[in-house]
Amino acid sequence: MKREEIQILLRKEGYKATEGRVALIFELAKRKEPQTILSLSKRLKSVFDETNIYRALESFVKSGFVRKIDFQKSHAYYELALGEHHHHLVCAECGKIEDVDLCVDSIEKKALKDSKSFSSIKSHSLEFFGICRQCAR
Amino acid sequence: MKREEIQILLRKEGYKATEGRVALIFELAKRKEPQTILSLSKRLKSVFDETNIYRALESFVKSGFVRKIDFQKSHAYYELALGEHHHHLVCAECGKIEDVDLCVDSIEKKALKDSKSFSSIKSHSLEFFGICRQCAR
DNA sequence: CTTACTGCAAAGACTTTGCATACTC
DNA sequence: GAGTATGCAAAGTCTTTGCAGTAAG
Repeated sequence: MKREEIQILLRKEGYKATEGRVALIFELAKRKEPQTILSLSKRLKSVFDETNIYRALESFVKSGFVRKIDFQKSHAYYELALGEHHHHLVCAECGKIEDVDLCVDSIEKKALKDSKSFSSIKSHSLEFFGICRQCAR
Repeated sequence: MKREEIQILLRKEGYKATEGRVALIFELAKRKEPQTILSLSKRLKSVFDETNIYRALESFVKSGFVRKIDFQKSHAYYELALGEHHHHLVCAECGKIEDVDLCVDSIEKKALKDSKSFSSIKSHSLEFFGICRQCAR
C-alpha cells in the first residue's frame, strides 16, 4: 500500500493524514500478520508515540478499517481490515500466525436462530490455537 | 454442586481441598455464566484472597476443568468446564451472556486441512457479540 | 511432618487520561 | 485560523511474583 493511498484512505474517513498515522497504516499493511502495539511502537518510535498508536488504532477500529484481534494473550493484536473477513491459526509455541479463510456466516445465523434472548449478532471472534509443523518436530 | 463433590474433584486432580478453593469452585458452579476475577473476589473476600483466585484459576485451567474465556474486554472470564464444550453470545450493551450449543469440530477440521503450515489444532475460541432483545427495544 | 497453599505487599504489563504545544487542511 | 493530532508524564486496571507463615494429607 502506497503512502498516497493511505493519505486518501485517512482523509476519506475524516482523519488528518499526518506523518505518524500514515506510517502506522504503512506498517500494518507491510506485514499481513496481526501485530501488537509493542512491535508497532518499536518500529515507529521516531515517528509516532506509543500513546498515539493506541489512540489512532482505537479510532481506526471504530471506523472499521482496522480489526482488533484477541489471541488470548495479555495484549491485543491489530490488522488492516480492508480485504475479506477471515480468521487465524496461532501456534502456541512460536506464535506463528496463518490466515484461515472460512465462511462462518451460516454458523452465526444458526446461533442467532437458536438463541432465546438475542435480537442481533454484530460480530464474532474465531481463532484456532495449535502447533505449527516447524514446532511439532 | 455440593461441597463434598468439589472436594472429591479437587483431590482427584491432585489439589488440596482447602476452604478457599472449594468456595471458589462453588461460586463458579452456582452461576452458569462465565465470571470475572473481580466479581469472584468480591464474593469470596473473606475466604479467599484475590491473588489466590488468580493462582487457583490458572492451575484449574491447566488441569482443564475450568475454561478461561475472552470476551474482548480488558479482563478475562472463567467458567467451569465440566459439561459439554460450548460458546457464548454476549450483549454489547448490558453484558448478558447466553450459551450457544454449536458443534464447530467440522470447521476446526477444515481449518487444519486447509492450512499450509500447521500440524495440529488444540483448541479454538468462538464468541458472538450482539444485542439482546431487552437492550434492542 | 512435608509440601502445597495462603495473605499481604510490591512490582509488572498493558492501556488510558490530561494537558500544553504543534501541525493539517 | 479552527480544530484535530501529538508527545510527555502520570495514573489506572488487570495480573504476576516474592516471601514468610499456615494448614492439608
